[in-house]
Amino acid sequence: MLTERQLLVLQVIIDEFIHTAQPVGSRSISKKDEVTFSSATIRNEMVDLEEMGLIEKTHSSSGRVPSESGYRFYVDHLLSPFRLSNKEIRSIQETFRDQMLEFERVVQKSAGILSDLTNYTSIILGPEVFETKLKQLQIVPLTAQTAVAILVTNTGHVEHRAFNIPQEIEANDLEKMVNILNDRLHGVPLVQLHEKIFSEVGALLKTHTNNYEQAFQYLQAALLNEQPTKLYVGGKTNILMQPEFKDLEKVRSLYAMMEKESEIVHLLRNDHSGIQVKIGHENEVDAMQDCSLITASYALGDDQVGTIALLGPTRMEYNRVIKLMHVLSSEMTDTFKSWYQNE
Amino acid sequence: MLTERQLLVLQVIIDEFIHTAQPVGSRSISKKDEVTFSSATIRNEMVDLEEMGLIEKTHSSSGRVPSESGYRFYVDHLLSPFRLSNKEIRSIQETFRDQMLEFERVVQKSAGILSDLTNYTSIILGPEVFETKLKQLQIVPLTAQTAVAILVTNTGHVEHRAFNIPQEIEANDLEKMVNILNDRLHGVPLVQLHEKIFSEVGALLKTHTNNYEQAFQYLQAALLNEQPTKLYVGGKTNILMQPEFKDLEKVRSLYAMMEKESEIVHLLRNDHSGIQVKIGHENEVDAMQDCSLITASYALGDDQVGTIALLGPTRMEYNRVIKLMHVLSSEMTDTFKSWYQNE
DNA sequence: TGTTAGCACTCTTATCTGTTGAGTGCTAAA
DNA sequence: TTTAGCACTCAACAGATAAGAGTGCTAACA
Repeated sequence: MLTERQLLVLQVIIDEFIHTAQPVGSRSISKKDEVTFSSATIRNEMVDLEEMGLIEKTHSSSGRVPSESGYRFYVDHLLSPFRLSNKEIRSIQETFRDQMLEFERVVQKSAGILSDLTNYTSIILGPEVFETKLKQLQIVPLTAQTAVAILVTNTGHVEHRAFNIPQEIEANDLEKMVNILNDRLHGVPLVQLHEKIFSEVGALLKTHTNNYEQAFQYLQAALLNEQPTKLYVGGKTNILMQPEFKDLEKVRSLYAMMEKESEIVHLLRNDHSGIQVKIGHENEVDAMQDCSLITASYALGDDQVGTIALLGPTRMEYNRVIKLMHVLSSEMTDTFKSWYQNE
Repeated sequence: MLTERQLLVLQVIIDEFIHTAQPVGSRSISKKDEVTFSSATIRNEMVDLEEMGLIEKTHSSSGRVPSESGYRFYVDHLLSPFRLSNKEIRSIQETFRDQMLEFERVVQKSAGILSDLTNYTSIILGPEVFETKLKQLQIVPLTAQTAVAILVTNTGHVEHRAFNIPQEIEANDLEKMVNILNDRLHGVPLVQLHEKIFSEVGALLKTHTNNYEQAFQYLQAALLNEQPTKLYVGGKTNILMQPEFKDLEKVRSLYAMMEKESEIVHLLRNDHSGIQVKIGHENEVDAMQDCSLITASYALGDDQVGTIALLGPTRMEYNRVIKLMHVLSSEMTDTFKSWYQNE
């Protein structure tokens, strides 16, 4: 168990290191107002803190640096409540003030403001598609041989894909088909679309249209091979500003990791409903061993949940950042809620 | 005027430097097969080349490095025709083999393949919107208060925007309005849309719908404040691999520049129809003084022209890259052409 | 007259050395 | 239990030295 004084020393070390990125010496601690005892006393306490694994030396006569367990302890027990400045609050409110009615817009803006306010890299995950429902399907002919298929969901999301109309199919057939599909599939969650089409609509289509197989195959290719959950990233280059990344090799491997979207998605999915902090090696990925990842979730409608995340060095302004994520995730949730309350 | 031998020496120096990124000494030149004379002779020639400003020393006893004028001369007079490897040709062909019918897809893929094959950063500019024409307008209601407006162009491009339906407007009116707009505006170039609406359609709308002003205002807000030309970037992080950018400060300023989209657009617009090479200071932007920018144009339909560009260090594999850009721009042009030939 | 061998010279790079200063750990006194 | 004091450690910096790559110049050669 830690004494009051040890807690204080640990707190000062971490706070200081977070701001300066330099090892903290006993003397500089003793100069703080809230510290009343001498540097020698602090040195003794530091030996104890080091034995407990909460702080480390970079070399035998250096000041102390928080260890990963140190940060973990800090996040779990020492986090002082943080007040955002008026300016910060205002800039968030302004972002959400103007009417945004598409999911993508909201998320894009949120990622932007989050990375701007923190100088870290923000990543936002769209909700899992489970609950996104089909609103309408539409075919717009472009030329004699080509057309665009457009799919609108209840979240205001628009998916589109141009495709070739095979010679054998008449525009007429296509239109009929779309009418049937719209009639039968309205409100069907996207994930069930595939299955539903085969089980319920297939037979019906077959009887009403010629060349059903082929036309349908094309339509399907056009619309259903959608990418999985989309990723929105903000402030990718902010990482370059952090002194811990003056080593290009680290930057490279981090960027390389961020290219692998599927890995990121897997990494971020936050099933806990609150805010989650993963420090250094708690992230299993190699390239992130010097990073912390903070995730929070937002709600879209009743069941759909997405994740907002922030990637920075382990030396992160945890209290400020956590507060920000809190505010942002609830702003997002509120915005989305307002879309559905009187649907 | 340069002698044959000086040309050879210059060629070898630049070729060598492009591959090793190290200053080239007289001895290493003399060891080349195609060089039959001694290092002392080469030294004499190098003095002359240096006087002409084509090569430079990094310090008083170093090997030589091409100067910007050296590269310029090289590009203008010494470029050996380059044969792409089968592998490269195949990977380009494969990219263009599968049916791609949307402008965005083609461009995205092209940017990807270009940066992958070169390890530089590729930037592709969409065509100026002058000639993109409206194909169809569509409104899909989401809830009682909201709807998505969708605009499809003849290039298969789909623009969409969700908006609030003001209380006073009936769905009925909105539908009528869209019908009128579709009827009257089909085939109108997007840039003229604004003007056309006011001059020709406004009056008509007014007589047929209630609350014309307001409904229209909303629709307009939803669709017409489109972003200008869009930018597609590939291989942004390739820059980190280049030895000339081991200095983080350079990387930062380059990335900072790339964020300013409008500047990039202005920089890239290539009105010359061929391939254009801008070396180092020929690019007026500060952050690009160590970079070369190669631009080529592609055609979309009859008049519309876009630009593909490649950004790398001045020490660039000019012959390979230029060949690649050539192939790619004509692949793109061909692809687009096939959309229009029997429209 | 053009070419080349030879040599002195220059400058970078790496390694080693000594110095400085920040910071620690330990001891002994308060 | 706390603190002052002191010896010790180590990183960072500045010279010093040596090795190596490469040049410019000169004089001899074809």
